[in-house]
Amino acid sequence: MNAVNKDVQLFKNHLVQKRLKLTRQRETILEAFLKTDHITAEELYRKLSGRKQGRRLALATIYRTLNLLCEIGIGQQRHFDDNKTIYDNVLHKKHHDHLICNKCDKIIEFESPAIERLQEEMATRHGFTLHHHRLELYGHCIDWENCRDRQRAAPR
Amino acid sequence: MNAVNKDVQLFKNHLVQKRLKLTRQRETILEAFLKTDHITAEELYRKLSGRKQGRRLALATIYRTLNLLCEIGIGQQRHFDDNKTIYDNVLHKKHHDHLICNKCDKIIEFESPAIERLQEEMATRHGFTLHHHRLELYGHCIDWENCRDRQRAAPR
DNA sequence: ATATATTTTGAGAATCAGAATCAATATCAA
DNA sequence: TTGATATTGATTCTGATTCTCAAAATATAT
Repeated sequence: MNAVNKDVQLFKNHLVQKRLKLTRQRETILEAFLKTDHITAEELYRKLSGRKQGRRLALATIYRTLNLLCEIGIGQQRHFDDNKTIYDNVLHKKHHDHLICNKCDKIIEFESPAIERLQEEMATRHGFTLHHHRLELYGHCIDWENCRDRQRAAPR
Repeated sequence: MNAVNKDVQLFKNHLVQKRLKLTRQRETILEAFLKTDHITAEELYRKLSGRKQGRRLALATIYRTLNLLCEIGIGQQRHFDDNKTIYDNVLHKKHHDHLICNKCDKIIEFESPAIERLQEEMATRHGFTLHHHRLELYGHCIDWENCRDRQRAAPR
């Protein structure tokens, strides 16, 4: 059993636990989601609508399933500068923050224990107990080899 | 001429520069905005709609003027966890990040050169040139004296 | 001050991502 | 196979914000 199948199994177990049903749509969406790193509902919809089989998924089903994945902990919603929710496949990731290229929309994940420490210190200094945080760094790739094309929808 | 009048003057100069007109509505909105620290369009609308004078401002005008203030640099849009745009009166502020109480919606501003330095370092390490960033710390006030009531609209 | 050109306003329609509704369909356990 | 329950797709709805456009206001030239 390879890694992906293991993940699918994990998902199925969750469904059983929650008394939810395993449907063709959920399998399709999960499978596609696991192959990506970050994706929007719209992008996933376009990707799955194109398939020959003629199996059309409703956008609403994509949203529902993606949100289900988030409940289960396989995905996490992100809200970067554009106003579309990006679903982050966090199945094999630990906590991380993001570096986003404004030119090509590349998303790089990083972690910085040093920054986290300073954040905690800041919170404490102001009498706060921290629940979560959001750190996003926006800029652009210096290295043009990897920053040529806009990956998401082009702006008008 | 006190500080606020000076700010109003600054605004008027900007209008002249941009060949825009000084209207009663713009004055009203500016004046109210300058008295706040952070506010949403909706909140400002409610605040200004309640006045006796019977002068009703359209919500659209609030949005337009608030956005104008942002263009001029007097305000800045923020997007925290709820999906309403918060307009930050930054007239006499320098760059800062935010600490937000999930319980009472209090917003505390802070700056941390140490964190900024680490962010730059992170960006460089990944071959990025930074344009801007977003750092928001969410949690709750420990000190209950100052964290009693929800300030913004209560969640349903 | 008056006319004229230009901008702004208010009211409501449009937009857009995402959630809700609901009848028809699919899944699953007995 | 049945029947209870969950899910789907199609569509409508929502809520924040922007857009449209005729009417009103402001600035500028006379």
